[in-house]
Amino acid sequence: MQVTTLCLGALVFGDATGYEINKMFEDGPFSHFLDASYGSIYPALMRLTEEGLVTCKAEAQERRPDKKIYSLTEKGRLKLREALQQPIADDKFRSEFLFTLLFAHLLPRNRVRTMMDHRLAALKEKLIELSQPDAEDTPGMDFARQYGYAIYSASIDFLENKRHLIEEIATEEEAHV
Amino acid sequence: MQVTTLCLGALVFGDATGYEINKMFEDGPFSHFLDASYGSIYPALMRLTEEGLVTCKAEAQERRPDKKIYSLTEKGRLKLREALQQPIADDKFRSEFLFTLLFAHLLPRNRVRTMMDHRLAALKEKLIELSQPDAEDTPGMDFARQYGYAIYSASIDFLENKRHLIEEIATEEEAHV
DNA sequence: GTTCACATATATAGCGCCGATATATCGGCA
DNA sequence: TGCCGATATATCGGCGCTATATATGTGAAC
Repeated sequence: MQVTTLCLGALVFGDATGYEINKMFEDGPFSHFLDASYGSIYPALMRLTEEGLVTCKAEAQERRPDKKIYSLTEKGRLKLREALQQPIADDKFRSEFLFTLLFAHLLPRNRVRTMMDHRLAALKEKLIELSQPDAEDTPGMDFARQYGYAIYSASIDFLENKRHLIEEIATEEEAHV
Repeated sequence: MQVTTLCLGALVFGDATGYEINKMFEDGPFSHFLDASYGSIYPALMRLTEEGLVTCKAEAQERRPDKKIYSLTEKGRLKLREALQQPIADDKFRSEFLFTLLFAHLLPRNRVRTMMDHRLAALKEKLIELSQPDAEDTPGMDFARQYGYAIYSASIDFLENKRHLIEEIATEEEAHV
């Protein structure tokens, strides 16, 4: 799914600047299951403007670059709807953590323990984030949040119960790959 | 994490051709949590060869292009070990499925139901794959497989128990975004 | 017995996108 | 005062995915 489609989707929730769209992907409600950054968002908005799928209204600001507020056009709404009817790609789960653990038998036990502690801490932090519903969330966002909560919970449970399996395999002393 | 590092890791499990490495990411034990394809693997192997991190032995084949078998060098082993000591990026979960559901309130109910059925079927298929341990798996691979199993189980449970929440929100009749 | 899809095997072109950086200003904190 | 982080736009370099080209063997379907 291209960033143009993601931007179209973001604008369904209201007019926004490129900066604001970036925030939705970075910290906002999209951040847990979508990716996009400046390097793709700004060019995407330009392409969408050219194609008439969004409009751009520059708002003058004193001593700052103009704030460019983008809005979905009717044509853009149709395009998004069309995109949403396309076959959906499989979810993707990518983990450098698991990659590293593939070599647990070649790593010092302390390294593996530290990795595990860090990972669990990070997961618990995200779990807390996802446990807080927001009154402004749409039903879809709430569903995604709960889905994330379920997955993070399962991850934490698994790692807490099974970490010993991998830690036992790590080498006691010096690492030698 | 760059594809060069992933290739180094793949070669720890034994000498291999670019084609075989690709299979590890496509169907093999890595496929559930790592990404890499021809377009990145072949260039990566060339770079690694130039840097002396792997060696390449061309094996002549009748009426076929030479099979190029790559092996890790001592320098390559050290490089991998170094890479494994670096800070590990957060796991990434990317889902076009959840993105689409953000707009459930704008989609026809049948579309949402079909999506949900497809997704559950796909998840169950993966669950079956992950339920089968392989005698050749290293402990790390087995851990990753069980981790995957736990996550897919949780996903399936969640979707089966909560799908009604999002299906109720979908529009009864025609779609209009 | 022939067709046809699939597996083996390497390689590259096009293009999309991430990460970092540049530019400029304001508010808050120390 | 000095510095950091937030606001806001935009681009560059390089990495990597998708699709394609090339060539042939294998096995299943019909």
